[in-house]
Amino acid sequence: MPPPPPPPPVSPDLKSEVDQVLEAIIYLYTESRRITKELAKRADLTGPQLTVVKLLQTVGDLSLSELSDKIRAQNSTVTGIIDRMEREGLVLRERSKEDRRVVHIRLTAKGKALADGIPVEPMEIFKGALESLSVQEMRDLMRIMTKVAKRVKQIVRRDVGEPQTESSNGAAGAGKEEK
Amino acid sequence: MPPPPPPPPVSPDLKSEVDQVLEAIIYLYTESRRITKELAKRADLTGPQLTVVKLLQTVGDLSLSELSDKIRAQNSTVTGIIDRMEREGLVLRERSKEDRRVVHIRLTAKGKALADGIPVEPMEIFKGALESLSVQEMRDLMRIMTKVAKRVKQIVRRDVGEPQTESSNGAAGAGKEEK
DNA sequence: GGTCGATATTTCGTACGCTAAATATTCGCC
DNA sequence: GGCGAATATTTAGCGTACGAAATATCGACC
Repeated sequence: MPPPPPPPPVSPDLKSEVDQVLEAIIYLYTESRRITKELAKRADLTGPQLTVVKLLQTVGDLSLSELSDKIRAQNSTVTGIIDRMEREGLVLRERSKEDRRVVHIRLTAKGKALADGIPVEPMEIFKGALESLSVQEMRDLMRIMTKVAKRVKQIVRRDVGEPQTESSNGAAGAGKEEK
Repeated sequence: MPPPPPPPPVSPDLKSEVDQVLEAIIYLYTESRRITKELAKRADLTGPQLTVVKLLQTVGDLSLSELSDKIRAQNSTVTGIIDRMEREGLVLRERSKEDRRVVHIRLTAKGKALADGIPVEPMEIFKGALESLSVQEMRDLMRIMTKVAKRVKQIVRRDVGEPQTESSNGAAGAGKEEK
């Protein structure tokens, strides 16, 4: 993760339920990274590379932009990932015929073989875990998570807000945004 | 988050509840990064630097190892963060008198002033959101998250396991959670 | 009092991840 | 039929993030 904002430390016996929940969330997050890495390492890949390989295997060729949408990263980030994968002979770039701005990313035979050797997408582990919940629990979890997400949005709107680049407040920006 | 393992894409109308829950979790995660960054930018800091500044303000001086424990990062990562913060005059390193291997990290006056100018720790936003839940919801959430975490551990132990570099794990505990 | 294993920190090399700017191509529109 | 806005990708620069090796110090033990 990019700079993942770590939680503040709390001494074990003062931990409120809130902290315990946060801890569980953080555990799941760090564990997901660990698992992805572990699986990737066996194929001599990095986490993002494994994700790309499995993605291309599943849905076929993609343009670089489509790829970055899918894996929720910036184009410039994906450019680097594809650079390294191309260097390793796992994928190749192909300029689109219809639109010459577009580059299609395709798995090579080597990349395909490698993808076949990887049994699971790491995310599947979490899906599996979630699927072990009862219908009721799943419903509760969804409702609660939705509520939390909505509440976060509210707080953000109130306490953090947007950088206010628009001059919606009458006076011309008031020189808020520096830089 | 570091290479955060991105979720596989799912077409909107085929989304199962599992996917929706995953999506909510991912929303909260990415939002937390965005907020941290936004707050940090206003103080001309990066996310991790903001975390360090607020942490030192709250608990006082820390050794580098203590610091990396708290923010859940490797020592080598924190060394870099402190390097840059020291360069900016926000913190200073001080060799311990008792144990000359240890380095204490301390906020400078400039660092302190900066910390005072930052109203909230980003994590507080999430705590605030969680605190808006009812007692019953909080209890449900905790129970469910704990169950999910436990289930993940099970699946990992079964399907991923350790790299198995040792000859026979047999009774040797197989390296459970060292923590 | 010297050696050995453990601990604290740094260094090194690689890979993300982001923003901003550069480059190339397409498209709309007069 | 050419100009300018929009789109797709890359480049450049910086800041994490991690693992492994190097360095320095401590502690125990002979």
